Amino acid sequence: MRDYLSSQIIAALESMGGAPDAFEVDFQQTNNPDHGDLATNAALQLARHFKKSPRAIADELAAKIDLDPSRISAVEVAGPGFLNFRFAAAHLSTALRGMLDAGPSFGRVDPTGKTAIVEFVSANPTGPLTVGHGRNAVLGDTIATLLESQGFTVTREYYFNDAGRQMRVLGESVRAQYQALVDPSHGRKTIEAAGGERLDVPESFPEDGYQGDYILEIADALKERSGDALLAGDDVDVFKNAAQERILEDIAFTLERMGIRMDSFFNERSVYESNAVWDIVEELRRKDLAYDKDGAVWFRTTAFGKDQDTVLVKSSGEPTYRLPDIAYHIDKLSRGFDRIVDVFGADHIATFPDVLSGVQAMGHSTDGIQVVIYQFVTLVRGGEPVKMSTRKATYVTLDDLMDEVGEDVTRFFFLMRSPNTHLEFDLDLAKEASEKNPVFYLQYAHARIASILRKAEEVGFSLSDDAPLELLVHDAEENLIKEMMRYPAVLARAAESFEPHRLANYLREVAVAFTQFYGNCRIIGESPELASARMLLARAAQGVLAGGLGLLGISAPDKM
RNA sequence: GCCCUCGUAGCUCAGGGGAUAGAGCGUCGGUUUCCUAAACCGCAGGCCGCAGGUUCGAAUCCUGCCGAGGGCACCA
Repeated sequence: MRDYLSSQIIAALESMGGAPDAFEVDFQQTNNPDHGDLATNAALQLARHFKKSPRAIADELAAKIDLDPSRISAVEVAGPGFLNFRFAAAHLSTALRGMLDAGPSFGRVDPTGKTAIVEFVSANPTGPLTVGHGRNAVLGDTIATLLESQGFTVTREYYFNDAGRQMRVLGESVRAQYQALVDPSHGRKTIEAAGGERLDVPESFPEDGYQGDYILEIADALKERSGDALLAGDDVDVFKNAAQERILEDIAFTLERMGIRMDSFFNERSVYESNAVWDIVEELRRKDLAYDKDGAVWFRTTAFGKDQDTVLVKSSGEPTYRLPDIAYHIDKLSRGFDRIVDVFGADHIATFPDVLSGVQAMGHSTDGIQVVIYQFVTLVRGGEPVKMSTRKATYVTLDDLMDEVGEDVTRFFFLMRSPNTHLEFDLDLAKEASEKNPVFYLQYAHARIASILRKAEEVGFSLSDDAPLELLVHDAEENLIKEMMRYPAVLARAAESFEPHRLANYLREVAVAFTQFYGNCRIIGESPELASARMLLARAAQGVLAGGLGLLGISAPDKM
């Protein structure tokens, strides 16, 4: 429709002497029904060019423009010089027919052959996923789904590191618990935990060890499997590997529960095994972008606008996270994706530019790499924020959260806010909300439609594809159709800006429009023609709700 | 001190440079002989943090300030 109007306006402008070369007609959705369905500010923008008042230009345009009355029923000049267009009834029924014909693919783009990789979660396997990881996981998964809706083939990838200091401490934590389990003579000590609390732990437990119960469970499993045979060696790896394996399994299980399945797990180790990291250091040295100082290798980030250089390789010989990260991104580039999306928490905000600089320094364009940063989640219970830390025993796991409020609510709450605002997750509200919660509101609207269609068929009305859609002229019917007509654009915008909340908010508006239709227009009791037309309208709304909820990973029940 | 995000109704938040700034929750009042009341309708509630600037037009873009959160390690 916009393309059509745009071409007609350009044609009218030609007869008025022509618009500037770069001129494009800009349309906006109106938010007041008095302003029609679509408005353009073209006359306002062209006032200077034509040296006339915006209203005069608008009047002239309105007079000269040639419009198909089956698509546009009226053009009005309003306000300072807006042109308001009103959709013809026939245009609405044509659009509704199109939605019904498209079925579940309405709003979606056919496969384009383009590919994307979305990297998300990427939590190191040191413990169960927490609420913070949850926002990452749901956001990343939904961004991937949205890209799929726009015709991309998407790879969901989890990047993890099992080599660093964290993992060593994890292994030592497990070993200490294991030693205490198999050897009763092993001593105890107390260490200070979060909030000054004192904790009783085995004597060999590391100062900054992991204190969760899962460490004990892993140690216990090792005892079951190997008895005290592991006491002899002094290798932590056996403990570390057991912990990692178990924790990754648990993580995959938690993700699965949220409807998330990763396509691949990329182990940081592989960029060491391929020697890629050391090649990068050499290359950067050659380009004078890396140098030695204080026994460490430094990356000249000042050449990329930073106020300090940063360390690539510690004096211990161990690289910092930056080096493998650079190698990993170069690896992703080499795999030929059209788009590369990284989903990071706000704590990475200062660090990913270094990684991108590194990729550029190696001679690659980073234009295809897009980084989505989301702000932190605060869990609120009883009006008080809940403190969280993976290492201390104070975190709330994602599984706990789902146990408490359910999978659908968990997903929706993570998705209903813009990624770049802090998310306050009110547990009391999410739970007690079985009445007021937007998730239930949407699901309820869907269930209600299913119920109406069931009931209508029971009493003898039938869904007929050739129902006379032109009978749908009630305001509530037209509003619902117009609302649904926006769906493809909303979806495209949500996908391109990586902002699933746009879809979540939009679905609510569809549900509101449907509910108004429901309140004003009945099916049972009307003439068979009108009833079947309304059934088709309801069916279309059901399709948009089910499709949208599906993209968000939320169920659309037929009964509640 | 520097960097990033945010500041909109009592609370949580939407708002792609446009016309009279919206929703949910909360408050108050109303609606069920009628396809799902987990619903609907209505009232009240706003210097869009402050001050400048750009523009025909700014909650939206720019600058500065104030406030909140996060980040500024040879941790990741």
